[in-house]
Amino acid sequence: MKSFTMNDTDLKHTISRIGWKLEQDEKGRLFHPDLRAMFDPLKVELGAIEALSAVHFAGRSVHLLQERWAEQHGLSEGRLGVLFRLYRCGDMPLGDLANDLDSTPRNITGLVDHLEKDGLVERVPDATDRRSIRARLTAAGRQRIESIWREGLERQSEIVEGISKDDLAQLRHLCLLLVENARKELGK
Amino acid sequence: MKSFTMNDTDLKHTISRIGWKLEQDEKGRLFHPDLRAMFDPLKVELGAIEALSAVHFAGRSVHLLQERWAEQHGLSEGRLGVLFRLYRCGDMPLGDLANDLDSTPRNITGLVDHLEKDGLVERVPDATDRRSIRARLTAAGRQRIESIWREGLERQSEIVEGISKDDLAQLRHLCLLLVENARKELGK
DNA sequence: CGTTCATAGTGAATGACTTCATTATTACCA
DNA sequence: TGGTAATAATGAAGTCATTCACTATGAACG
Repeated sequence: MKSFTMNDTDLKHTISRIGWKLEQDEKGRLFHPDLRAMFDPLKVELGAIEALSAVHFAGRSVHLLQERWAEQHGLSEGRLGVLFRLYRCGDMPLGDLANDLDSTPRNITGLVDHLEKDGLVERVPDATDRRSIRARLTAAGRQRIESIWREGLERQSEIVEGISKDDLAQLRHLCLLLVENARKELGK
Repeated sequence: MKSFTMNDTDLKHTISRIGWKLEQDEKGRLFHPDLRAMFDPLKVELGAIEALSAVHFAGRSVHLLQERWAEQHGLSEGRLGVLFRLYRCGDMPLGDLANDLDSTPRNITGLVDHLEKDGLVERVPDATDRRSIRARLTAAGRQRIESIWREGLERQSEIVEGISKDDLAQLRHLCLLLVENARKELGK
């Protein structure tokens, strides 16, 4: 598990390893000591790095949890998203799904393929645009999503346990700021 | 682009569509009107949903940006992570990399495979444990990472433009709280 | 010692997602 | 009206990462 070969400066083996312990700074805020130690000697502004790293891991954690939970109900995170969207918004063209779910059309095609194979969604032609194909919940699909979505939301509440309502709003705000900035960067 | 078929209640077509506009609430905090509209009629606590959704998209955006930038230098986000880790911490066993980067051993094997094929990393036997294989930067690998990491950090500063130092720390803290909660949930 | 169990790395199979190219339909416009 | 451009969906191919099974080595303990 450990590597103490310290092939380089004495700094390095103080960095390497340790599981994933978090600590609190002087204001009681969590931070990642290893990350800080790794960047400290570089004499760079740590604020952005630490925040983005935390966002990265938080996103990954939430994703993993969602994926794992969806899997227990024979779905994936993406397919669950499609199912819920159709449940809430009614049937719609695949392209709209791509847009709403911030995904690519090709990806939606794959998700709908899978859902269709499982009998949860069906493709129906669009009356007004013969290029479009609308995805529609089947009875089975509706039944599936209705039977699980509440539990899904409960699951989400557990993840944010111990975070005040106001902090959640602030977290939301800051994350959306990042999204906006990133979108500018990505040119879109 | 739009779907106005309103096959169901009058609610639904007010929900469906729109690109990805964000608005500000009464306190100037960004939120996602579509998401709110979609969940509002369900009479559920929105705080967790909105925050986690924002975290999800923020993580995705940061990931995409990082991936795109790495690609410009012949790398992927994962390979870049390995390269930088080796640069900062010196050569180490693949298992340690997996641990530090919060990835799976199998994934690290793949990343190192790729990096080795590109001549940026080499595998060397571990003197003290013949099961282990250490990954080590080659001269080319060191040169590659040294030539780009500063630009990578600049890139990160741009993404957090307009967010105060204190807010970044708060963002970090809240995200790490989520990570901790998720880890509990994931049992690890 | 030798039996047993844990650990390190990897092969095989799988799934989600991307990009690029292609087909069919619609919109534009001169 | 006829021709060009944009749009909707999908096929093909590739990347990244995950799980499960397997091999080889090391550690623990009788």
